[in-house]
Amino acid sequence: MQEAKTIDYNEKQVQIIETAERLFAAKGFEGTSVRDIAQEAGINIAMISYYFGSKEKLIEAIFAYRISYTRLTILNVINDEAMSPTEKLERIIDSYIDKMMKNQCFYRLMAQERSILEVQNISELIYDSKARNMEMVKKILQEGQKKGEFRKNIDVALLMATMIGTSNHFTSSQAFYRRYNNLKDMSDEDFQKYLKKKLGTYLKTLFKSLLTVQ
Amino acid sequence: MQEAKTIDYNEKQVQIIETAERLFAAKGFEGTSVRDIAQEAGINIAMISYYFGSKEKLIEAIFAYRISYTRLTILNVINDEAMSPTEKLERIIDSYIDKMMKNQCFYRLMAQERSILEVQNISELIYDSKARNMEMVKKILQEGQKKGEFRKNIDVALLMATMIGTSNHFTSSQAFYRRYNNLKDMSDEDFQKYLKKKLGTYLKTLFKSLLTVQ
DNA sequence: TAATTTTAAACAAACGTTTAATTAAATTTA
DNA sequence: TAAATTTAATTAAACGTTTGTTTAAAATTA
Repeated sequence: MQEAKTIDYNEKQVQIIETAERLFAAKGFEGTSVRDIAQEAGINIAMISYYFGSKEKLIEAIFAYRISYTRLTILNVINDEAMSPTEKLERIIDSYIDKMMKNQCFYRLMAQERSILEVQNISELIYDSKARNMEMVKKILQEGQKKGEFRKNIDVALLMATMIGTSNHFTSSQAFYRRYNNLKDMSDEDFQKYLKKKLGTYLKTLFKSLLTVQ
Repeated sequence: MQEAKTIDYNEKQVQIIETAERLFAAKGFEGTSVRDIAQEAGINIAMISYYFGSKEKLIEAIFAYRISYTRLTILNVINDEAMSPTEKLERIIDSYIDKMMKNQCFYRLMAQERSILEVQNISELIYDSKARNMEMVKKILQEGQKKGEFRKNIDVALLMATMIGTSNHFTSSQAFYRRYNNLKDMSDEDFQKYLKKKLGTYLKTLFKSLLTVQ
């Protein structure tokens, strides 16, 4: 048995993690049994305890697994002298949307955990990652304000809530959106591309009109 | 036993509904047992089946109960000739935030159901309520565009996603916000007021800068 | 051979629901 | 009004399943 925090998972472990992630996202953590996971992943039930210790530790492993490789991208952007603050923010929006659309299951799972109050271990993981992202966006905002590009009195947490909240809500209710706008003839792939484009353009417009000094 | 759709619930039924709502919000639907609910509400387990038929039908009753009385407010606003489109939108923002802050448990529950894919009966309920709200906001937008007050090419669904998504994310991560901004000395009541004020001001600024024609 | 992985079976605990008996309330009858 | 009857509400106990986890043996790999 391996420690949940270790990020070196073997093939079988990754297979379990990704299957569990998909099922948890679709039916919720408590709504998914370890037997569901075992069957879907084509492994024996005991393997879950064997590799992860428990169902609880499995979901912690999922979060550690996804968060650890979600982190990097912002770091490169922030110190790029050639980019304006506006461009940096646009890059962050793009990369956030990209990650979210590619990992819809995981973001669904995060939204579930966020809405449930009684989760301790995972909250800690999310807190750190969130605080780190927040600090970086804050720096970009301050840089823009210093250059007279952005208006002042902007709450970073609210700005982040807009980016994350709008994106999450929009993708979570994509079934609604598709039905409401009669887009059922579009292929799944095209629809995803359509959502991504639409959301990206919108958020950039939104940020620009909110932040720009008139 | 009464039909779940009926809105005439007696005292005891309301007590069960409100207890269940609170527990579902805190621990999730599958994470809450009927025994939890019975104990917390101070009733016998069998009363849940007796009054609602099943745990599944109980959560449907919660949604019917809350949605039925959440509806009204927008209707009065839309046909008020004395209000400008901008004022109407501001009123909608205020009344949405007010409802959400007063019924945080229910909104938490809605967010949970939204993130879980496999819920049919409830999705239908939400769809109707959502489509209705969307149509009304659409009308206000069109009125504002006609009067030259609002810019064109605004997707109503995305605008709603911003209002709902930002609000939900912000309140869902209020624990984070409190910790991040060192506000733990503030009383719970004051903190809620603070959040409400902050969110309202922000969303109005956001809407105004996005919609206003420059 | 020794260590690791995989298996089927078993575990007790918890689950949602139902039962059948009892109490309380409402209605009807005298 | 009082008693009798019917309906509704409440209870503790039991139901069969399903739950997450463990076991000890078998198979595989090193």
